[in-house]
Amino acid sequence: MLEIKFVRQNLSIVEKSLSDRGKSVDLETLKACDVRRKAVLLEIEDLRRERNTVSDRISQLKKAGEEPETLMQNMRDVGSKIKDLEKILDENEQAVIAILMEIPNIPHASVPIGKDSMDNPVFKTVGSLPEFDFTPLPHWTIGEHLGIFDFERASRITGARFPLYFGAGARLERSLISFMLDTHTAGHGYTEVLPPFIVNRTSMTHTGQLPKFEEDLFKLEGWEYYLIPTAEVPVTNIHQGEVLDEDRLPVCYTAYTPCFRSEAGSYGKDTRGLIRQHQFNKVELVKFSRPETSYDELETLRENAEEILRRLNLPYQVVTLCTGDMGFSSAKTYDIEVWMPAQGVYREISSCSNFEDFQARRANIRLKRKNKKGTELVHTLNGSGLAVGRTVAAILENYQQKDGSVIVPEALRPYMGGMEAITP
RNA sequence: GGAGAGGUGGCCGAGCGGCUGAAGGCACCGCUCUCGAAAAGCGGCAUCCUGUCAAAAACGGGAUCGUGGGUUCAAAUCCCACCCUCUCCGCCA
Repeated sequence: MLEIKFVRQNLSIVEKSLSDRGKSVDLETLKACDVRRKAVLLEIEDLRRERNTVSDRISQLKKAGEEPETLMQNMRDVGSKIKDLEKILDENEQAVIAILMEIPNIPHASVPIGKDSMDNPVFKTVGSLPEFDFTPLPHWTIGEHLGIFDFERASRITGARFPLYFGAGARLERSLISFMLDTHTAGHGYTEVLPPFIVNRTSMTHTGQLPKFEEDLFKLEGWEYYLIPTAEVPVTNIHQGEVLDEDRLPVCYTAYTPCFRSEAGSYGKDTRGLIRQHQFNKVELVKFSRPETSYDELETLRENAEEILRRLNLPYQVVTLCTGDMGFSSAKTYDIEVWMPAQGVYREISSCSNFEDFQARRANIRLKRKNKKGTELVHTLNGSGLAVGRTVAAILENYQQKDGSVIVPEALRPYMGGMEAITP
């Protein structure tokens, strides 16, 4: 959420941000309600001041043994007037907040302006593409040949877009989770956390999934609880309402969680394979940073995520999301895209964002400077490190052999009990 | 599910209708003392909104003691509902 003061004073910046993102919000209503709110507030404060001073006088008179009935009657009237005005104030305030909640974050100056993913510039390309002397198969075909996953049975258990792994496939998924967590904890200094997979409405609002994107979430019937679409939600909310010491920052967490997404509006997209599932595993990186270093932290966070692909020897590219393609809460986002030989495209496997103080304002996460009065909002960042199902897909496709087997990347072999290849 | 206790500033903790935006302590900042540091002494130290103002400072006003309602001229303090934490009992992986 942006600060109302900022919006008021920088309306043109907000308007530009919205148009760069290709979004629109009713700023006229926002302005009108804000002005009305202010006017009513002044009126209320006047009345409250009167009540406070007169109440003091009543108290003194009573001590002197008097019963100031007229004054008390007057204050009764003032009280009910205040109550009426407070109702109007509240209505306008709610309207302001509701619209404010719909305004996405302001993109950082370095974010390219563009309409959609076609306009995302490539930031870097890493690794060389594998060459095959046969036509590389898509990962779902490879996986079915190997007998390591079974989408048909999964759909009978639940429905479309759910994973079911067997044997070396299940092991591969689990190995990747451990490998990623170990790399980020031992290698990159993150603290491992295992958070709840179900969160309340407040937490979802803090990180920006709500109120705008309710239809993307799975909600528990009869509860104001939601299945998490990413570990970002529970992990960022670890410190909601807290004041962090300056020298504790940056606080860096990594968490494995399953993620649940309704994928509303993506019917017909990626219908086969592991790319788009209602449930998938992900290892997430989350940082709480000082404002002045958050963009450096974004670069290292992105490097930390890339490191997984480098150690697995998977070719990838990094793109900078343009204004039109960026998420609601983000000020700047890099997508890391892994090479998928069968489709001949790079597919998103990680998204690394700096939210600046957008989430911190909603979640009220602050920092206290050593020699300074008061507190200020921290910056929050996160990125996948990485999406596990998509990593499995990438390994299957990039490491596939002519005979249908798949080589296990060397970095993973210790986690796979020394297994060098997955064979049918 | 049943029975209790509790949620107060960066932290601990007192207060339980008006003199309390909140005692005391810790932490933090400034000064004194010291060659310096420690200790000690003195002083300062919540947040947000808002008015005068070009702005800052300063000063004035308002709000905030888990959240939301209510009682009252007046609520951290009384009443109701909800949320959360803790203890005990029951049930259970």
